[in-house]
Amino acid sequence: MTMKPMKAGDNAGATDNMFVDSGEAGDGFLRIGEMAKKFGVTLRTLRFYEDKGLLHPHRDGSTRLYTRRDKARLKLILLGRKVGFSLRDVKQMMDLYDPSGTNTKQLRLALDKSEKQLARLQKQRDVIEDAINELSNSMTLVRKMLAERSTQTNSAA
Amino acid sequence: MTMKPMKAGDNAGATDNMFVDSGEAGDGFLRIGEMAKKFGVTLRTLRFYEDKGLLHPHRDGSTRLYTRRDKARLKLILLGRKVGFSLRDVKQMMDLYDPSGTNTKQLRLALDKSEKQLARLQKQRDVIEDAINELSNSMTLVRKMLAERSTQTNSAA
DNA sequence: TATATCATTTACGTAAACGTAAAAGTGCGG
DNA sequence: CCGCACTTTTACGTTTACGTAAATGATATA
Repeated sequence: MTMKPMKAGDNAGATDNMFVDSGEAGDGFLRIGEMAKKFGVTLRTLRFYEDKGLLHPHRDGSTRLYTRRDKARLKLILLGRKVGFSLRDVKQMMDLYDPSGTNTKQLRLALDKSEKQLARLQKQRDVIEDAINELSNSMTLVRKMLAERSTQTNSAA
Repeated sequence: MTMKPMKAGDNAGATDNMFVDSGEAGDGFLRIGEMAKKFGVTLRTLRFYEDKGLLHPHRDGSTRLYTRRDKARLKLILLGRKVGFSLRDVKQMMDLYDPSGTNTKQLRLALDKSEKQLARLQKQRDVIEDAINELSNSMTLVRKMLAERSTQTNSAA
């Protein structure tokens, strides 16, 4: 018993910050089902991420074993997706991670991509606000039209 | 002079309002290329909309001729898409249009769908704002990390 | 051993709105 | 008659992030 068995109960909180991996290994190997539950994703998702080269769990025979590093990586992936990065982007950034260096290049790339993504998000927000406004206008108009109809003819069901 | 001939120069401005079709026919038949240019869509798009039952241009032999009604419909389609309706939704609403009635049902459906869509849009906006915030935070952190690295080691290119 | 649960791989399906050839017909100016 | 611009139809391709079988293997428990 070098470590506590890790009862599998800590949530995938957004405590950690993006692009920040801790490195180092512990024990708490998780199997795919536990991993999925822990992070609220499906098994399919985990296999898919692996297939795309975003995760590299160990293997016990054919069974996947997820380590502490994998958890960190998955956390990053999910955060990345939350802010709108594609998996390709996430991978590109993660692939630059080097536990032995300062990761300056990785950070620069991340920052660069982030700036662009931020711009995209802001544009999206504007578009949506536009849509909200136009839709609201239309709704007001439709309500008026309906009001006319109900005063003129009958008071339908 | 009941109406001005409408010289075919009016842009696809957002002047008209959603769900409001004028009906009635004029002259200015447009061919697909002109129609496309006028509304800033591709030929493929127009054919696609037709294929989906959203447009029903006349035909001169095999050549499509778009009338005033088609223009109105296209305007609605584009507005619908702008506010985030699917083409299926748009079609469903348009299919209820009856030039001879009060269109109460159409308006009710439109209003109903609009309310739901408005809710979706607002949710989306919130999600995006969230993303913007988290991304901004990460960026700040990364900038700090980069700053440390540049003060400690070299002043890279 | 039988059953149940979890796991594996392979691979096609999904959604939306078109893009993009491919191959051919139509009409007009020169 | 030529060539060019415009149009037609058909039909597969694109994108992203998985969903959803299907068939089989491994482990654990009763």
